[in-house]
Amino acid sequence: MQNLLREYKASIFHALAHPTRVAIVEALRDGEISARVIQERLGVEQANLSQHLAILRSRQIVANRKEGNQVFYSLRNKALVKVLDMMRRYFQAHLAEEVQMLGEIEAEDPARRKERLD
Amino acid sequence: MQNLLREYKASIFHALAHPTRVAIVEALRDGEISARVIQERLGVEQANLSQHLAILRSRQIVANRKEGNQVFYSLRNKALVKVLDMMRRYFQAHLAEEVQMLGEIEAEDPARRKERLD
DNA sequence: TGCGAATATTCGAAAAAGCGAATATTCTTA
DNA sequence: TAAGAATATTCGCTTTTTCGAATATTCGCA
Repeated sequence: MQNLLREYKASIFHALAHPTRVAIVEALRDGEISARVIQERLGVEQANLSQHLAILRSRQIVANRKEGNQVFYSLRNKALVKVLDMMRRYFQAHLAEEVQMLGEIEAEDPARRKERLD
Repeated sequence: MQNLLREYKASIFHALAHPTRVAIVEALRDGEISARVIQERLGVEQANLSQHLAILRSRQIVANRKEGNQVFYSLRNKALVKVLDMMRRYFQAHLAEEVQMLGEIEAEDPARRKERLD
């Protein structure tokens, strides 16, 4: 059972372990949108987006609602948003550190940097 | 640039997207321990553990400190522990939902169920 | 110095993930 | 009912991941 839980956690991470899927989840942050809109926003192939959506669906990360011709996607669980928020802080902390290590930071507008991390 | 950030996020998720690596992070939650102890605790092959540790190292998720013959690993950021704890609750919620959907719940001792999920 | 313990790396094979092209399905509307 | 839009699925193919076996490295100690 301990194992089952770990496999579950890993499977959620796995579902998020692709830039396109990260982008999808971020696109859904502010509410549901149609697959078409997601596709346009991300600029990926239709089939490819559909495949990624299928993965997120299979992990129960997104819900889909059919309306006529279109399918609207949304995040299924607010807890996940909290997880993502927590990870966002993690990313900020580490990115700052790593970027600094690479010496690439050099007097950037802090407001813009923050925005980039959202 | 937005893309670069998404790739970074995905790479962190990816690093955590394996049950063994989740188990490693959990094993480190109370402080540093040696690779040997991790291996014993998880019951995996030595080479395999070392490979997983290399992945966590490369993503800067763990730090390692050499002391004589041994190497002690630790979490670079405790926030991950919170993330994992949150995911446990997330898991419980989903499991509860699914179990309920299957109608398999039927008066189980709540204390035992909670324990099983820890 | 040389042996043994702890850890890391390399290698080859098997499994899984990712992609675009083609095709299928489901609606809407003419 | 046929055309067309939106979405999903299937199919090969390539790339990546994962594993254990074998090997290398590093350190402490007899």
